[in-house]
Amino acid sequence: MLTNAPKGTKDLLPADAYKWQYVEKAFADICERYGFKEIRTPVFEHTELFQRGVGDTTDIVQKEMYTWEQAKRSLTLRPEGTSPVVRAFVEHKLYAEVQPSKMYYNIPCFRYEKPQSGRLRAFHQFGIEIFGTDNQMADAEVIALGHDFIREMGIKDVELRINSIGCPKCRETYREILRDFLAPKYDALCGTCKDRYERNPMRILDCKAPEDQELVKGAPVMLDYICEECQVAFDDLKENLDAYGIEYTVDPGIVRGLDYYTKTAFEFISRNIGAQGTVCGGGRYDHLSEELGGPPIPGVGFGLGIERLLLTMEANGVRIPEPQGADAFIVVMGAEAKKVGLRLMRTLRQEGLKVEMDDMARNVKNQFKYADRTKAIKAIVIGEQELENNQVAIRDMESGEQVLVGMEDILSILKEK
RNA sequence: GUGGGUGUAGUCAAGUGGUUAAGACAACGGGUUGUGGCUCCGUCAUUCGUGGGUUCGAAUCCCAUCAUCCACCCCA
Repeated sequence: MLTNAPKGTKDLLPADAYKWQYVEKAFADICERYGFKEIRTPVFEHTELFQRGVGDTTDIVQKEMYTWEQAKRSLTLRPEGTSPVVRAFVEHKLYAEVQPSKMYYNIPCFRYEKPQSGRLRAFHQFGIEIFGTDNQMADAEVIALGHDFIREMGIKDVELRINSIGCPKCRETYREILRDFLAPKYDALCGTCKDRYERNPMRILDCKAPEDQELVKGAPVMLDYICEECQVAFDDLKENLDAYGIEYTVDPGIVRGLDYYTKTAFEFISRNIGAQGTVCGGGRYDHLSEELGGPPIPGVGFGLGIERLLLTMEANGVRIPEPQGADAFIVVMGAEAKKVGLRLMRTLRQEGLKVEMDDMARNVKNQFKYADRTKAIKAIVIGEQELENNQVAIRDMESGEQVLVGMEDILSILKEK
């Protein structure tokens, strides 16, 4: 028990950390190129933020939050990234600055779910948000950034699906139309879909049970019932994506599970990482700020699962460059050589080189063995003979060539390559 | 919350009731304290996730429990 991480959590071990560093750097990089700036918010928030923001009826709020009481306040580990960013935006009145605001983040999130492939209780997301404009330029830019990032990570099998889930007005109208259509078939629906009928009938369209897929044929489609304004916006979005040259398919089955979404909804889906194939998902949320008691601030953004991203990269055979070994490994023989070695190592490290020495008092053979296993590029050998002449031997670990050089020339030789 | 699979060393594993639990890789040490990658030798599970039961005898059969993986639901 003591030596077991809690269910649904994963340690990132030294052998894999470079992969995360790689995608984290690449993500920060592309965000900066697209004009986004980083924002960091706390890991926990007032529980009410998510109840209001994500929505009281959602699965996330009803059964998946890590919530506790402290000093008479109810606090919750963030289950998603958008509401906290909106909260910070309103709290610090960032709407008073130049608009739009374009922000990105790299955060851990927490949901109490049953773990499976691509789903953890403590997981990590990249996210971006654009606040302050309801123009579909913003939606297209968000999608373009997600698309280009996924491509830059070497992923080829991910497909973009877009949809419009309308605004609160047209969505309610549509739900009624859909319920009317399904009412006569209600008894034949599967158990989960009977629940969905009241709570979120749009999900029934996406049910995997073959009987239900049959029942749902010919059902009215949301897209046919969105209002004029939403239709214009959706056409606008498609036009912008076409202009970017980004391919997509319109999928009326894309239904986001958080209440705050309006109009644009999209997902980037992989078929090769198991059932949880959504690598990146997002959309527009024009009423979230107001819902939280702030001024009306339109917004659009996405969340991108880092664990799922890495799974997809692996499935695509992407090779992330492995970190190199030390520029130089200092092999020492004898007490005096050790002292000289330590001093040399410190100097070289201060010069910005990656230098290591044996910490286990190994013999020469095993020092070399260690240098070899850790992929050191050069070995610097210091023994009695070298010390007498104020020299060291520098050995190229790949070719095995070894040359004697004076102490004062070490730095320039190492920096040559 | 529901359903299914799996648990033998750091990793991959053989072993399906009979006394000392194969093997490979890794790790560590050594082959006369001055040289790695190859090679040779050595070390590395009183114990088979844990607890109970059946039996003369259990890693092997039964029960429980825990962990893990996968799927549903839902989402990143």
